[in-house]
Amino acid sequence: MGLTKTQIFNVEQNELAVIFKVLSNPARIAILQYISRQDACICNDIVDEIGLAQPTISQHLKELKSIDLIRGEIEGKKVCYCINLPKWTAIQDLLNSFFNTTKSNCC
Amino acid sequence: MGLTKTQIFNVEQNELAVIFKVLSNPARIAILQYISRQDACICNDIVDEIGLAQPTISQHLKELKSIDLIRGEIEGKKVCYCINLPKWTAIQDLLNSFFNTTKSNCC
DNA sequence: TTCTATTATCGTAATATTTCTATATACAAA
DNA sequence: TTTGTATATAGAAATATTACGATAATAGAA
Repeated sequence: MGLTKTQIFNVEQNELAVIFKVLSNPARIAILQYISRQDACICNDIVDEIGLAQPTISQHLKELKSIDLIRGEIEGKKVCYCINLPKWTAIQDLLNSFFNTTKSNCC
Repeated sequence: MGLTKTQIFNVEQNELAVIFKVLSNPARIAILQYISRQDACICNDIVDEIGLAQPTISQHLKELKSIDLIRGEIEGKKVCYCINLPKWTAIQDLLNSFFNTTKSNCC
Protein backbone atom coordinates (compact mmCIF):
# COMPACT_ATOMS: atom_id res chain seq x y z
CA MET A 1 0.00 0.00 0.00
CA GLY A 2 1.37 3.42 0.95
CA LEU A 3 -0.65 4.73 -1.94
CA THR A 4 -3.36 7.30 -1.36
CA LYS A 5 -6.53 6.40 -3.26
CA THR A 6 -6.98 9.80 -4.87
CA GLN A 7 -9.47 8.50 -7.40
CA ILE A 8 -12.18 8.09 -4.80
CA PHE A 9 -12.01 11.74 -3.74
CA ASN A 10 -13.07 14.86 -5.58
CA VAL A 11 -10.85 17.52 -7.13
CA GLU A 12 -11.26 19.94 -4.25
CA GLN A 13 -10.36 17.34 -1.63
CA ASN A 14 -7.27 16.29 -3.55
CA GLU A 15 -6.20 19.86 -4.22
CA LEU A 16 -6.49 20.80 -0.56
CA ALA A 17 -4.54 17.69 0.42
CA VAL A 18 -1.72 18.55 -1.99
CA ILE A 19 -1.46 22.09 -0.65
CA PHE A 20 -1.44 20.87 2.95
CA LYS A 21 1.18 18.26 2.06
CA VAL A 22 3.55 20.83 0.61
CA LEU A 23 3.20 22.84 3.81
CA SER A 24 3.52 19.82 6.11
CA ASN A 25 7.26 20.00 6.71
CA PRO A 26 8.99 22.35 9.16
CA ALA A 27 11.90 22.92 6.78
CA ARG A 28 9.53 24.22 4.13
CA ILE A 29 7.74 26.41 6.68
CA ALA A 30 11.12 27.79 7.75
CA ILE A 31 12.16 28.39 4.15
CA LEU A 32 8.95 30.32 3.43
CA GLN A 33 9.39 32.42 6.56
CA TYR A 34 13.01 33.13 5.73
CA ILE A 35 12.31 34.05 2.11
CA SER A 36 9.61 36.46 3.20
CA ARG A 37 11.79 38.03 5.91
CA GLN A 38 14.36 39.11 3.34
CA ASP A 39 12.12 41.74 1.83
CA ALA A 40 13.84 41.45 -1.51
CA CYS A 41 14.40 38.02 -2.94
CA ILE A 42 17.28 36.01 -1.62
CA CYS A 43 19.34 33.11 -2.84
CA ASN A 44 20.92 30.17 -1.15
CA ASP A 45 21.76 31.79 2.07
CA ILE A 46 18.81 29.53 2.79
CA VAL A 47 21.29 26.70 3.04
CA ASP A 48 23.26 28.62 5.68
CA GLU A 49 20.16 29.81 7.52
CA ILE A 50 18.42 26.45 7.74
CA GLY A 51 20.71 23.68 8.96
CA LEU A 52 20.21 21.28 6.06
CA ALA A 53 22.38 20.18 3.16
CA GLN A 54 22.18 22.07 -0.13
CA PRO A 55 20.52 19.25 -2.10
CA THR A 56 17.91 18.92 0.62
CA ILE A 57 17.07 22.62 0.43
CA SER A 58 16.99 22.44 -3.34
CA GLN A 59 14.48 19.61 -3.16
CA HIS A 60 12.27 21.50 -0.71
CA LEU A 61 12.35 24.55 -2.96
CA LYS A 62 11.24 22.35 -5.84
CA GLU A 63 8.24 21.16 -3.86
CA LEU A 64 7.29 24.70 -2.94
CA LYS A 65 7.56 25.63 -6.62
CA SER A 66 5.41 22.64 -7.59
CA ILE A 67 2.31 24.43 -6.32
CA ASP A 68 3.63 27.82 -7.45
CA LEU A 69 4.00 29.10 -3.91
CA ILE A 70 7.42 30.57 -4.68
CA ARG A 71 9.18 31.62 -7.83
CA GLY A 72 12.86 31.45 -8.65
CA GLU A 73 14.49 33.99 -10.91
CA ILE A 74 17.93 33.28 -12.27
CA GLU A 75 20.37 36.14 -11.69
CA GLY A 76 23.71 35.21 -13.07
CA LYS A 77 24.84 32.09 -11.31
CA LYS A 78 22.50 32.67 -8.40
CA VAL A 79 18.78 32.07 -8.16
CA CYS A 80 16.56 34.46 -6.26
CA TYR A 81 13.48 32.98 -4.70
CA CYS A 82 10.47 34.92 -3.61
CA ILE A 83 6.93 34.26 -2.46
CA ASN A 84 4.42 34.25 -5.32
CA LEU A 85 2.05 36.67 -3.64
CA PRO A 86 -1.05 36.21 -5.82
CA LYS A 87 -0.85 32.44 -5.39
CA TRP A 88 -0.08 32.81 -1.70
CA THR A 89 -3.25 34.86 -1.21
CA ALA A 90 -5.31 32.51 -3.38
CA ILE A 91 -4.24 29.55 -1.27
CA GLN A 92 -4.99 31.40 1.95
CA ASP A 93 -8.48 32.15 0.59
CA LEU A 94 -8.97 28.54 -0.44
CA LEU A 95 -8.00 27.26 3.00
CA ASN A 96 -10.25 29.80 4.72
CA SER A 97 -13.09 28.76 2.49
CA PHE A 98 -12.52 25.15 3.53
CA PHE A 99 -12.37 26.05 7.22
CA ASN A 100 -15.45 28.28 7.05
CA THR A 101 -17.59 25.90 5.03
CA THR A 102 -16.70 22.97 7.23
CA LYS A 103 -17.32 24.94 10.39
CA SER A 104 -20.63 26.44 9.30
CA ASN A 105 -22.71 23.28 9.52
CA CYS A 106 -21.21 21.78 12.61
CA CYS A 107 -22.69 20.17 15.71
CA MET B 1 16.94 9.10 6.43
CA GLY B 2 13.20 9.66 6.03
CA LEU B 3 13.39 11.40 9.36
CA THR B 4 12.46 15.06 9.62
CA LYS B 5 15.05 16.96 11.68
CA THR B 6 12.54 18.63 13.97
CA GLN B 7 15.20 19.63 16.48
CA ILE B 8 16.60 22.31 14.17
CA PHE B 9 13.26 24.10 13.86
CA ASN B 10 11.32 26.11 16.37
CA VAL B 11 8.11 25.16 18.15
CA GLU B 12 5.90 27.24 15.87
CA GLN B 13 7.38 25.75 12.70
CA ASN B 14 6.97 22.22 14.00
CA GLU B 15 3.45 22.86 15.24
CA LEU B 16 2.36 24.28 11.89
CA ALA B 17 3.95 21.33 10.08
CA VAL B 18 2.09 18.83 12.28
CA ILE B 19 -1.25 20.55 11.64
CA PHE B 20 -0.62 20.67 7.90
CA LYS B 21 0.42 17.01 7.93
CA VAL B 22 -2.80 15.90 9.58
CA LEU B 23 -4.74 17.80 6.90
CA SER B 24 -2.56 16.56 4.04
CA ASN B 25 -4.66 13.55 3.06
CA PRO B 26 -7.83 13.65 0.94
CA ALA B 27 -9.50 10.95 3.05
CA ARG B 28 -9.11 13.07 6.16
CA ILE B 29 -10.40 16.15 4.31
CA ALA B 30 -13.41 14.12 3.16
CA ILE B 31 -14.02 12.81 6.67
CA LEU B 32 -13.99 16.32 8.12
CA GLN B 33 -16.38 17.57 5.45
CA TYR B 34 -18.70 14.62 5.99
CA ILE B 35 -18.71 14.95 9.77
CA SER B 36 -19.56 18.62 9.51
CA ARG B 37 -22.31 18.03 6.92
CA GLN B 38 -24.24 15.84 9.35
CA ASP B 39 -25.20 18.70 11.57
CA ALA B 40 -25.40 16.47 14.58
CA CYS B 41 -22.55 14.10 15.27
CA ILE B 42 -22.41 10.92 13.27
CA CYS B 43 -20.82 7.54 13.67
CA ASN B 44 -19.31 5.10 11.26
CA ASP B 45 -21.49 5.75 8.34
CA ILE B 46 -18.17 7.35 7.47
CA VAL B 47 -16.99 3.93 6.39
CA ASP B 48 -19.95 3.67 3.99
CA GLU B 49 -19.65 7.26 2.79
CA ILE B 50 -15.91 7.22 2.08
CA GLY B 51 -14.81 4.17 0.08
CA LEU B 52 -12.16 2.88 2.48
CA ALA B 53 -11.98 -0.07 4.85
CA GLN B 54 -13.12 0.36 8.43
CA PRO B 55 -9.66 0.09 10.00
CA THR B 56 -8.36 2.68 7.55
CA ILE B 57 -11.09 5.13 8.56
CA SER B 58 -10.43 4.36 12.20
CA GLN B 59 -6.78 5.25 11.78
CA HIS B 60 -7.57 8.50 9.98
CA LEU B 61 -9.97 9.41 12.78
CA LYS B 62 -7.17 8.75 15.25
CA GLU B 63 -4.89 11.16 13.44
CA LEU B 64 -7.57 13.83 13.37
CA LYS B 65 -8.07 13.30 17.11
CA SER B 66 -4.31 13.54 17.70
CA ILE B 67 -4.46 17.31 17.17
CA ASP B 68 -7.89 17.53 18.82
CA LEU B 69 -9.60 18.55 15.57
CA ILE B 70 -12.46 16.15 16.23
CA ARG B 71 -13.88 14.51 19.31
CA GLY B 72 -15.46 11.09 19.67
CA GLU B 73 -18.15 10.44 22.20
CA ILE B 74 -19.01 6.87 23.02
CA GLU B 75 -22.74 6.17 22.82
CA GLY B 76 -23.35 2.56 23.63
CA LYS B 77 -21.45 0.53 21.10
CA LYS B 78 -21.24 3.40 18.65
CA VAL B 79 -18.94 6.39 18.66
CA CYS B 80 -20.17 9.80 17.55
CA TYR B 81 -17.57 12.07 16.07
CA CYS B 82 -17.87 15.80 15.72
CA ILE B 83 -15.66 18.74 14.86
CA ASN B 84 -14.07 20.32 17.92
CA LEU B 85 -15.17 23.84 17.05
CA PRO B 86 -12.96 25.85 19.45
CA LYS B 87 -9.87 23.98 18.26
CA TRP B 88 -11.01 24.23 14.64
CA THR B 89 -11.24 28.01 14.95
CA ALA B 90 -7.95 28.24 16.82
CA ILE B 91 -6.19 26.34 14.06
CA GLN B 92 -7.78 28.50 11.39
CA ASP B 93 -6.52 31.57 13.25
CA LEU B 94 -3.03 30.09 13.60
CA LEU B 95 -2.83 29.34 9.89
CA ASN B 96 -4.10 32.81 8.98
CA SER B 97 -1.52 34.31 11.26
CA PHE B 98 1.17 32.31 9.47
CA PHE B 99 -0.09 33.37 6.05
CA ASN B 100 -0.46 37.01 7.01
CA THR B 101 2.89 37.33 8.75
CA THR B 102 4.71 35.61 5.94
CA LYS B 103 2.96 37.71 3.32
CA SER B 104 3.47 41.04 5.06
CA ASN B 105 7.19 41.38 4.47
CA CYS B 106 7.38 39.98 1.00
CA CYS B 107 9.18 41.10 -2.15
C1' DT C 1 39.98 28.28 -21.73
C1' DT C 2 40.22 26.91 -17.03
C1' DC C 3 38.78 27.61 -12.40
C1' DT C 4 35.34 28.39 -9.03
C1' DA C 5 30.85 29.26 -7.09
C1' DT C 6 25.93 28.25 -7.30
C1' DT C 7 22.21 25.35 -8.00
C1' DA C 8 20.00 21.05 -9.72
C1' DT C 9 19.72 16.13 -10.31
C1' DC C 10 20.75 11.17 -9.34
C1' DG C 11 21.01 7.45 -6.47
C1' DT C 12 20.40 5.53 -2.10
C1' DA C 13 19.42 4.59 2.89
C1' DA C 14 16.34 5.22 6.64
C1' DT C 15 11.98 6.13 8.15
C1' DA C 16 6.99 7.32 7.51
C1' DT C 17 2.48 6.77 5.50
C1' DT C 18 -1.44 4.45 3.47
C1' DT C 19 -4.09 0.65 3.19
C1' DC C 20 -5.58 -3.83 4.02
C1' DT C 21 -6.68 -8.48 6.55
C1' DA C 22 -7.06 -10.58 10.76
C1' DT C 23 -8.01 -10.15 15.36
C1' DA C 24 -9.35 -8.06 19.71
C1' DT C 25 -12.42 -5.43 22.51
C1' DA C 26 -16.80 -3.43 24.03
C1' DC C 27 -21.41 -3.48 24.50
C1' DA C 28 -26.35 -4.61 23.54
C1' DA C 29 -29.75 -7.82 22.61
C1' DA C 30 -31.54 -12.41 22.54
C1' DT D 1 -24.40 -16.62 28.39
C1' DT D 2 -24.14 -16.41 23.65
C1' DT D 3 -24.51 -13.81 19.56
C1' DG D 4 -23.96 -9.96 16.70
C1' DT D 5 -22.59 -5.22 15.77
C1' DA D 6 -19.34 -1.35 16.18
C1' DT D 7 -14.86 0.17 16.75
C1' DA D 8 -9.89 -0.27 17.74
C1' DT D 9 -5.43 -2.43 17.38
C1' DA D 10 -1.72 -5.39 15.39
C1' DG D 11 0.88 -6.74 11.66
C1' DA D 12 2.30 -6.54 7.04
C1' DA D 13 2.97 -4.97 2.15
C1' DA D 14 3.51 -1.23 -1.01
C1' DT D 15 4.72 3.24 -1.76
C1' DA D 16 6.21 7.97 -0.27
C1' DT D 17 9.16 11.17 2.13
C1' DT D 18 13.36 13.06 4.11
C1' DA D 19 17.95 13.67 3.89
C1' DC D 20 22.59 13.13 2.25
C1' DG D 21 26.87 12.37 -0.74
C1' DA D 22 28.32 12.38 -5.34
C1' DT D 23 27.97 14.42 -9.53
C1' DA D 24 26.28 17.32 -13.32
C1' DA D 25 25.16 21.68 -15.27
C1' DT D 26 25.59 26.57 -15.55
C1' DA D 27 27.69 30.92 -15.52
C1' DG D 28 30.81 34.41 -14.15
C1' DA D 29 35.92 35.26 -12.97
C1' DA D 30 40.71 34.67 -13.76
